[in-house]
Formats: sequence, C-alpha cells, structure tokens
Amino acid sequence: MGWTDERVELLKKLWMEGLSASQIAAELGEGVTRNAVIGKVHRLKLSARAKPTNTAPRSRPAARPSAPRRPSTSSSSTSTMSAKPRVSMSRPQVMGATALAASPEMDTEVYVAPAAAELFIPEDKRLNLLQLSESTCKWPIGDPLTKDFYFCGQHSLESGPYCEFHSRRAYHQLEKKKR
DNA sequence: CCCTGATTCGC
DNA sequence: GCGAATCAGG
Repeated sequence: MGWTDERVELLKKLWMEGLSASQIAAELGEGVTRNAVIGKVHRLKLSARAKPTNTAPRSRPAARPSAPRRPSTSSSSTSTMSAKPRVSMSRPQVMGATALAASPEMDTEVYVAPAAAELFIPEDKRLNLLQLSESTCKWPIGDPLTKDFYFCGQHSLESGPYCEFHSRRAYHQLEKKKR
C-alpha cells in the first residue's frame, strides 16, 4: 500500500507525538514496517523530533563496506531456515508520554508477576552434573560445594546452553557488565 | 536478548 | 519515492 495523504498525516502526527517507529508502523496497519516508517520520516525531513537547544553534529560516517544487499531471490541454500514473521507483535510497552497516544484497546489485563516463581525448580526436575545433556539448561543453582546444588534442567534453547529464562538473564548481565 | 533511530542503495 | 538490510547505540 502506498502513502496516501491520510496515512502520511497520521504518520506525522504520531511521529510528533513521540511514538516510536515500530509503534507507528503497527498503528498504520499491516504491510508497514518500522523501516518503512523511518524511511518516510526521513524523506519528509521531519527527523528532528525535538531539538530544544542543540545543533546535533550528526557525526556518523556510517559503514557500508561492500556487503551484498538483499538477495533478490532467496535461492535454496540448504540450511535450517527459521522464519520469523514478526507480525504477531502488539505490545503497548509504556514509554514516556507515548502511552496515551495510541490505545485502541484498553482491556482489563491481569498482570501475573513472574519473578521468583520461575526460578524455583521442583526436586524431580533438578539435575546434577552427570544428568546434563545437549538440550538441558545448564544454569547452575545453589552452592557447588554443597549437596544443595543442581542445574536448572529446563529444555534449553537452540541458541544457547540455557533455557529461555536463564538465557535472557545471562545476556543482560553480561552486556551491562561489559567493560 | 530485546529494542531504538539512521543510513545506504537496489529497486 | 520506497523500504530491506545494515549500522550504531541503549
């Protein structure tokens, strides 16, 4: 779908209201990605959303060595393809003053706090060192010097040695700690 | 990992 | 003009 006047206006409005590109894309409907939104925003020259008192130096040589762009026709490269439609994503995710701008459906949502509950592994699910396997979460729990030590043991992700919960946890800690 | 906007460039 | 891919950052 092209950019009709209406859609452009909505884009402008939402952008100026401070919504993120992905949120605007979701608002505009299917077939519109956040990249499309950002691209359009740039073309409209309304990038500067809020510039109180500062001349942004815009220092960025950017880097585009010579990597091949889109492979027009995705031939059959024999490998495990894991498609991720990225469509079923509708997340309010409150941020700043943006939240009240778009709210098609404000339902009575019940928020169930995850927290500690997910960290508790029933005894019959705990694993010792010898019980670990490829698809087993290797997140250690407890004191290794004590009998009170075991591994998470949940089914681990393809992308790592941990289950979803612990994988996320490990990552965040690492990035934050990173130098 | 999740996400953000910015940029480039084939179409 | 459009937007996917990529970059750079949080």
